[in-house]
Amino acid sequence: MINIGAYMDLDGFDRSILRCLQQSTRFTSEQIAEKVGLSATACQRRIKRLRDTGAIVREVAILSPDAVENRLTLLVQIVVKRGRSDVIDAFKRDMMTYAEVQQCYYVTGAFDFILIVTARDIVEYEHFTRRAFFDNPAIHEFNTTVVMEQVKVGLEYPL
Amino acid sequence: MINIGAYMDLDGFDRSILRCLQQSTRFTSEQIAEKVGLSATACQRRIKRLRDTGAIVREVAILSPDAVENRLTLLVQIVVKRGRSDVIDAFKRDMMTYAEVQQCYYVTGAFDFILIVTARDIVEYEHFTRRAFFDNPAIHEFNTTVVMEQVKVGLEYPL
DNA sequence: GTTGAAAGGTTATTACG
DNA sequence: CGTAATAACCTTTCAAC
Repeated sequence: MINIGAYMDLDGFDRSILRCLQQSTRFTSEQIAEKVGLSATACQRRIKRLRDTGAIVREVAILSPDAVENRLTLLVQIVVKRGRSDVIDAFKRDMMTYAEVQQCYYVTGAFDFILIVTARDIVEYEHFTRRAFFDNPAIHEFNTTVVMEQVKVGLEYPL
Repeated sequence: MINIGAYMDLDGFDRSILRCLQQSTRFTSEQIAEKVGLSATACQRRIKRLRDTGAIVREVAILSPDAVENRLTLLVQIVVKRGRSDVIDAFKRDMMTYAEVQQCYYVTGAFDFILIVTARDIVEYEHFTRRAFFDNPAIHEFNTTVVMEQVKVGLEYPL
């Protein structure tokens, strides 16, 4: 245990279990056991270890955007002001705190950051941009793209 | 139940419960009960209903990119060939099938689709682009951005 | 070190007020 | 909705590999 963040060696059973749990955490250990070809007890032991070592970061519910009346998803490309790394770090910390920001990627290329932002409507997004971008001296320019359809949404890794 | 996709009216308790489950599905109903101010049984009843109505789409494990040795994340902007809507639909179906494609958004603006793609390394990504893009007549052009740091990753909605 | 079966303890589900 | 009984599940133990 307690080897968080480091490289972990997972065998085929571990990978099979993780493949299941990426699909759904509502499988019982017996269901998983049947799929991976191990006893339920062995599966649970392994799942516990995968949690403890940090291979499984967390287990969460994914909600329907409809249900939460959050129908707008936006993609924002950001260019920050050049020169100081502390500006970058501050921006990262800011983005962590905004509930509207689902995802924030620090990227190479023409832009510095790319955000996936969620909002109830354009007005709410407008307010967000005011708080997060216009009032932020670190931001040189930003560019919003409206998502028309979420074709695929997930955080699964191929195993 | 069975009102999937439609607008659902959630009261404050439901929203509190969803807020918990977006953070972690490992809370026991008693823990949730304490947080939201309801009995454990009432919480479970509501959770069952939230699942049945589709407010909770699914419950999944989020893995560490390190653990699965999948250290590359890429952002791909795609322009498709104009004219036929069946080309768009076919492209969407394709993207659903690729395990490398974590997310696919159909967007407005200069590009048509934006993908979040994951790969072991550049070579694996190269192979993916060959299969998914170069051999795909629907694609007019595509543009890859390398993610240097995943500052924030999630699918939570503000409640 | 690992496994699997049966014990016990915890949690979720059902029945009823 | 909440309380209490039932059922399902997870965790621990332990013998064996």
